[in-house]
Amino acid sequence: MAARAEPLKNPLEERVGYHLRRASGAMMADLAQRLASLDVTVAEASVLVVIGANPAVSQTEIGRALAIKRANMVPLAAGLMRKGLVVRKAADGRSHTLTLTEAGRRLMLKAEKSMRAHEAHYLPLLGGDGGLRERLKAIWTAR
Amino acid sequence: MAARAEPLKNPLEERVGYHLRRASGAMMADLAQRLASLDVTVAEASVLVVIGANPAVSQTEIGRALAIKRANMVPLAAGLMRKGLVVRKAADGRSHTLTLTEAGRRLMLKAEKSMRAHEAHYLPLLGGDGGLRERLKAIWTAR
DNA sequence: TATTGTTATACTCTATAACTATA
DNA sequence: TATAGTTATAGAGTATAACAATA
Repeated sequence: MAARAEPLKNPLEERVGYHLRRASGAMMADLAQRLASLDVTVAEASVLVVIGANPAVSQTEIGRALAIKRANMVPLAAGLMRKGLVVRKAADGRSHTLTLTEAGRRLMLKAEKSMRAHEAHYLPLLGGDGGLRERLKAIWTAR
Repeated sequence: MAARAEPLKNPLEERVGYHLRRASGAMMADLAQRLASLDVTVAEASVLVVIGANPAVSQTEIGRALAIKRANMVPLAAGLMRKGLVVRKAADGRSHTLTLTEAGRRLMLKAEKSMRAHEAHYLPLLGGDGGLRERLKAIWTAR
């Protein structure tokens, strides 16, 4: 079948929420790629940053701050410990505190650097007055 | 263990991309809930809207417009046909065209109505000049 | 050779329910 | 009773590789 002569009409492009989602997806993919060179996911780097700013924080508190369910924090925290980036100590009988190791602190600082570079790349596309929809679209259509 | 006296520090709140992601997630959850009463997912409703605006469009073309991989369009299109919302006709030996049934058109119109109501709810939070980070945060902190 | 649709598969993220041990 | 951590599980969404039929 011949290719359609005209580009498809996409009524969703009228919706700001659609562009918000596409822009968020494009930015997440870019950030994930930057962090992959540090061998951490976006979720892992986010947790490292929160622990770094709040030493001896509990898993549940991290989850509350980042909207990650307690159940989903378990393999995340386990992975960070397995990688030697985080140590866990008993706070009382039922709760544990997480703190960065020296390797974890170094990696967290590198991750923050990646995040700053990532943001510096996208901030100009988000800035300025008005035209939010167009600016969000520019993010997910940029190659 | 006693609750932390002060709220956690979250350095990610300095990042616009973080708020973009949280805002996108909050809006997607809201839209999904609105569409659930029509028994369609956000992806299904999106496909219905694109088919409605482009009768006799192929799966591959829809996928290109919505950034959905061909392989992932298969169960999506199958589900819409199973629900009687879409019919498929052979265009040539290898490509098929999708068109809304009458039920599909009715549901698509209801979905668009839900999307407009959804957007009307969030647009005021996104509007105005400057303070984008704060506006995005307002979206994901609103209950 | 390239494209369409398909199957199979896998990984991530997210979600709930239920259990334990502790407060 | 409520909370912290855990286990198991399930559903989305997304990704790749490979194949058959067809252009």
